[in-house]
Amino acid sequence: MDKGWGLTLDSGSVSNLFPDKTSTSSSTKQQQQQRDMFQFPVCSSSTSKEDCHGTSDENRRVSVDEVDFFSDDPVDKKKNTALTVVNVKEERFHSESGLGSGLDFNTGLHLVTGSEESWSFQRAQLQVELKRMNAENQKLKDMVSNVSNNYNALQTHLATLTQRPRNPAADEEANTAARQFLDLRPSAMVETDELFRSSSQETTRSVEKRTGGEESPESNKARKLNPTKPIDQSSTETAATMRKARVSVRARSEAPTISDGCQWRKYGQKMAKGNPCPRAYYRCTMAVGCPVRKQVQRCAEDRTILITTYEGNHNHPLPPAAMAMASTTTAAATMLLSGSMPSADGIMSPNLLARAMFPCSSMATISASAPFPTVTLDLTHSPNALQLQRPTTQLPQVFGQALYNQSKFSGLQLSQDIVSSSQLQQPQLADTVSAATTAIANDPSFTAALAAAITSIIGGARPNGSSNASNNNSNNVNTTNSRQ
DNA sequence: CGCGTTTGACCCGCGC
DNA sequence: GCGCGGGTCAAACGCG
Repeated sequence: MDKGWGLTLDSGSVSNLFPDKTSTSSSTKQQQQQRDMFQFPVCSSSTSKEDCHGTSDENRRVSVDEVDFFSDDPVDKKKNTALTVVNVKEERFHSESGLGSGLDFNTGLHLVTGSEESWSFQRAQLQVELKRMNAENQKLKDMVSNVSNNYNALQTHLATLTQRPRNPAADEEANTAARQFLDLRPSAMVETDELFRSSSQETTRSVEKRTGGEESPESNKARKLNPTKPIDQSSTETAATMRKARVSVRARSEAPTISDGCQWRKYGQKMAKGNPCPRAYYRCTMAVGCPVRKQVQRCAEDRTILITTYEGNHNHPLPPAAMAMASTTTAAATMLLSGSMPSADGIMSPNLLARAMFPCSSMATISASAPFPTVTLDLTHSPNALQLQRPTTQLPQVFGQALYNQSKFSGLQLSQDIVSSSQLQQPQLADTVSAATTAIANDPSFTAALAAAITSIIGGARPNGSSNASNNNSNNVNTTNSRQ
């Protein structure tokens, strides 16, 4: 009889590993003892045959100290039994029976075969599983490393921005291309809620009119007639360098507008040059004085595509539904601004940041050619996902949640958390999954879209693309020019 | 009657 | 300076 190495699982662990087989309330004491003494060979490739077969009368008892599973599914647990056991404690013990033992992975029951064939089978099985697990671990390490690098780059960049005093003179030396993205007041770096406010007198009037108390039409008219008079600090900035940041979302929709959770009021409509479809102008009405506006227009080339361009920052909290969309635009705008910031390392490429924040990178692009720096999120190529016959089209909320679940407000507003204190947090996988779960639960028709979205965020490093066959094609690079 | 939409007029920036 | 195009205003209108 062989006196080989054995693996003994604690009863508790066994119960966890095979709840469907071993964890019964009516288990007898004998069964308990059996579970306590699960044994099977655990010879590794580094273990000599002599050790395996035991030249001494010693067996090695290996108890499971900690078991960590990726899944709560008992089936998955069973699959990963030998793979996810970590911190295995080993101890020598003397075999009393001298019988070899085996663990049947199919049944989870203790095998007392003592046969060489049984042990060899178990060895081979374990080795295969071990190799698979190592490969999987390597993938996960790569993913974590990738995400960590992106996060560190962003954090470093933000730290540089917040520590570096804003100097108008220095700004003058900045790259002119980067200037197109600048929408900051030289001395007001921390006033992040102002980041996206337009310096144009027109917008300033609108903001002031709505937020700074009542203003008579007469005074407004007088102001219009006297455009050279500075309205406020922002209007003193040179118009050439102060641009309004925008986030454009392209999505397929039969509806006249997408449902982004906010309340809007239409205040104008115009025919834009080069597009037979009119452009509609909306203003946020969720709070008095909210300066956020959006433009909605169908794509001239493909009228099933609805282009929604957001501009401004909300001055009020938003419901979760609005938060999601707003978070997306905020993340995109963050990308825009971060990319524009001169740093110790020079100008950081906006599209590099786009790739950092959108791991799959193909869904977000930044245009520097437009008068307004514009981030475009193209969601039009997700297969069948967004071509919905619905009264309104909702966007995959996981984009925003995953990218910017820290935002307290939304729209294009950047919370001070994100800019001034370098607290841009790494997207939490749990949040992403949670958001996806919620969205799927609310609307099963979005399963495909959300799957693609989630995969694009958390599965960018997946080499075989097994679960996201369409993902890489679901979002296209688009360079937009907000002026048509 | 209140609210939202429509629509023509107006303002402004930009290019020529 | 002029014209063009984008953007906004506000009176008129429609709807519940």
